[in-house]
Amino acid sequence: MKKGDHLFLVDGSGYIFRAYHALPPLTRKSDGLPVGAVSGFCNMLWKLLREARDTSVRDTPTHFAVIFDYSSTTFRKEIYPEYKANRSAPPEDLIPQFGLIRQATKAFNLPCIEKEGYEADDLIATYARMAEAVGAEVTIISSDKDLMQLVTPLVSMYDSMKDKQIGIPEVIEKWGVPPEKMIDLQAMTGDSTDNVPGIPGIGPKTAAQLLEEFGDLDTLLARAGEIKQQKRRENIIQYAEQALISRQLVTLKTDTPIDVGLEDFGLEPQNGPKLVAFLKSMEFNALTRRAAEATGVDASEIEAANLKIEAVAEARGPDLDSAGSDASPEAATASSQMVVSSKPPSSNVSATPADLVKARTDEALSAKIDRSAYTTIRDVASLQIWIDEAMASGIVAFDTETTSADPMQTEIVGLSLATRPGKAAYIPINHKSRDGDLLGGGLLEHQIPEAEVFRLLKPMLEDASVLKIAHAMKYEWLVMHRHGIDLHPVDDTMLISYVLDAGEGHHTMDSLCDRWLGHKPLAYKDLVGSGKSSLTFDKVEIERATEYAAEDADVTLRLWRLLKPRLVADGLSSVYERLERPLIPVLARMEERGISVDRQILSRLSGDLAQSAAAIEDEIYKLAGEKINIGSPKQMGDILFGKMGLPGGSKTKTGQWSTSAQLLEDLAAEGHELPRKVVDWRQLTKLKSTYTDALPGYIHPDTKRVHTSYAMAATSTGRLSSSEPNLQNIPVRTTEGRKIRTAFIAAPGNKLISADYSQIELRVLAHVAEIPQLTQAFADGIDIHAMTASEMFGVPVEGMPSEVRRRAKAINFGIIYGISAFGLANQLSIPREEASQYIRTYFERFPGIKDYMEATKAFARQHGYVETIFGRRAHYPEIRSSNPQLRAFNERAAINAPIQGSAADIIRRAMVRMDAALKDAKLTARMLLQVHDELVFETIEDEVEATLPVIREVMENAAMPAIALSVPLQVDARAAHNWEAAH
DNA sequence: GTCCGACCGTA
DNA sequence: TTACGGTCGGACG
Repeated sequence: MKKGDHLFLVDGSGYIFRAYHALPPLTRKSDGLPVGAVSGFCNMLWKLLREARDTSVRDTPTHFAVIFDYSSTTFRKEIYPEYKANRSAPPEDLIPQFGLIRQATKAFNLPCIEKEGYEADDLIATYARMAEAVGAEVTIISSDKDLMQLVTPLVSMYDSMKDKQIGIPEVIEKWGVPPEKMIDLQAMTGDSTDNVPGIPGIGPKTAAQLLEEFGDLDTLLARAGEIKQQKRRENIIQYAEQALISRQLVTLKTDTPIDVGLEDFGLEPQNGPKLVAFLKSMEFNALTRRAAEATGVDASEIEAANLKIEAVAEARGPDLDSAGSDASPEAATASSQMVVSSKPPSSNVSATPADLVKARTDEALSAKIDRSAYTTIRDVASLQIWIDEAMASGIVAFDTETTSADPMQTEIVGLSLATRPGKAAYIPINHKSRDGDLLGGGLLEHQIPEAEVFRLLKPMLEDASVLKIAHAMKYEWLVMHRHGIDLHPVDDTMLISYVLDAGEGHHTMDSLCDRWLGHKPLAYKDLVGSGKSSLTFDKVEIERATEYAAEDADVTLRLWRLLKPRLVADGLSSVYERLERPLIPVLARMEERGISVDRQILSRLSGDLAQSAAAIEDEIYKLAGEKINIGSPKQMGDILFGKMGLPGGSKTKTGQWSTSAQLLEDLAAEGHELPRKVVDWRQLTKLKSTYTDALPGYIHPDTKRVHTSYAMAATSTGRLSSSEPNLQNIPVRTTEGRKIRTAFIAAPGNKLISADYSQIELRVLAHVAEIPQLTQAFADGIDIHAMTASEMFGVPVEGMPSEVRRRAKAINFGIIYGISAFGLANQLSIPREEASQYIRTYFERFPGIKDYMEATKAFARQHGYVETIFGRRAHYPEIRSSNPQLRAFNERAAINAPIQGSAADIIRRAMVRMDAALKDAKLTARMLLQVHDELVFETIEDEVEATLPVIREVMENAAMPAIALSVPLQVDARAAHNWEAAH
């Protein structure tokens, strides 16, 4: 090697862990072997080497090596036995990848370097200094701060994941000190992930400031007495020795004995067949193709390499010898080789996702939760230690404690973090004393100021390499967004559970904790009480709050470790990653925007309704002959069917007379006056109490808009639900009801756009059941209910009586709902035999429907769940019940779920894509509401015409490219000043 | 104060 | 005949 050469040193071990956490989990298709980190690693090497051939890129390597940790026992353990003693075993689905990445390195024809007793960092330091000594340039492919001490004018670092060069200025910018002072800085701050002690209370900021003032650690220790802050001075004096040990630990060895010299790192040409064989064995299809093209080999002629998984110890995380496993140092460091396709013999090394899930399930149940082990963070330095640990580990579970369940109204009281199972802390921020004056208690002491907490947390919360985990992340996201934080990337244990187990009970943290961890966490109610005497969380004692809040973060992290691998094992990763996780920020922003509701219109309507209802009330009292509570079905039933002796139809299951609208309508049709009045009265009072009177109470005091809350994990089918207020059941069917919608208005200068799918569920049915007449009718754009009627009854579409079409329409809906003769008879008010005959006729005309329904039932019976076209599952654990009614109910639901659920998935896909599509088109339209098959937007008037086609385009193509539907999707979109007119 | 059933608004 | 959430009355404590 000589001056002008350029050596690339890849921190292979560092890369593995970072890639594992930062990249989406990926498994080999054929057998589920986890290969996410291998994939990231190969792509990175490919990119680095491709640029090496590209002469237009300046910084190209002439020499190249990939460096790995060898084992966990290094010379540092002799200096300080506790070094890295806090490391837990690596994730099980990472273990097989250690060996694979080494094989990948060899497949790329690159030197693969490791040395017993030394860490990769020491080898990198040694090689970097050697190359520098002969005047060559060095690029270290890593973002590890431990390597930053090596940076010089000739040595720089490159963060391949963020595509960021790290030179001297970047080090100074990030740490406040030049590279040569990094060792002293690390010696002072310590490193919680490696268990390097440092000096308590000294974080990077303080350390940089002290180094600025005193020059170096030795001088600082010598002149520590000059430090003004008492606590800091005491700590530095008391822990001086510890700082010196820490310095030894963090100082990289530049004289590591080496077996391979720089001259052997010269970049060799690719061995095309060898590389392609490896990539093929990993089933990295895109990269295989690229590699074959670039090296000029025919991939189809090359057989996939016959891979073996070597058990390899990695000092970075896997402390295999202390993990209590049977992986002895010998087994770990030598090459106890296992063929991938066979089960690993009596080993806890998980080769398949199922093994991993099994291991994690056992782990979750056996590990006990100890609330007394949690920490309360009351000062900036301690907080920084936790943040550093989160940054280093790349994973953190968190939970906010707030004053309200409504993220739009709430104040943050505190925040908890968990970095490892059992390791969690609570940061009290706004706890108040309970016995305050009338204004409420004052802020308690020893809490870090809110602004400071957010300032410190923000970089971590927004760091692309740190995964933030919460239970019900949308709430956290929204609270954080309102504090100016763009939380990402995220995982949500509630949504993971929902994807895995929709239909198997609720997905609250308490129920999951009980189910999976066999543990009952502290109940919120026990802290704050209930009812009138309940407190807001800011009045909870900090000690109690710590136990509760930290436990939530701890439990969230434990649940994540258990549930996340199940996504891979069950083949549900894409449902989670495409339909659930990306919807979190989309829905959060919709909730945050809210919609404008006109108070005056509602108030006027309320008055009108009150008047009309009062008039009807008087007439009802007259007809009934006494004053009763009309709103009481019990009292109304007694009057109608007891006192007045009308023919009562059915009784409810509690033995009361049924007074359903349907039944009263039937009585009215027979000429009875009172039932008609009751039906009218009910409609008016329903509109008044549920809508005109309740909605104004939801207008936000600051935004003056109404902010609903969408539940992402509430339904068994994949639909959303809306509450507080429910904006998915605003009246539309009756003239009176529709007036409510006129109160939903666009902001001044804006319009509302309503875009809804036409007959989406019937279209989905036509697709999944493959019904030629239906697909043809949708392709031709003809009236689907009329076509159905025509097929069934032999009546031509032209001049069809409306009653005939109405019946066909009811049957079509009935099919989607898992039709029964009883239900159809009820709906159409016809005898059950007649309904039965309709259904028989329908199935004769559309035999594919019958086949589809039978096949769906059989699938559900066999598997206990059904699937949408995108693979979302809905579970029906009671479908094999011996109770015929219960079983039949589950069968109908199972028939409905793939149809309703596929439609729900389609609109979810549209929503996930919508913001980017509008942005690309440079439009300002914003999504406000979702009503199952409808999206409501708000946009400035001038952009309406340009916006409509963009919305339609996204919605109509939402199934693509995952699914090419056999029917077109049709979207009707209109703009107006209010929702009624736009719909 | 809390729970449940009846009823009814939406897709 | 599918999927939801809100309001009310009434019974329970």
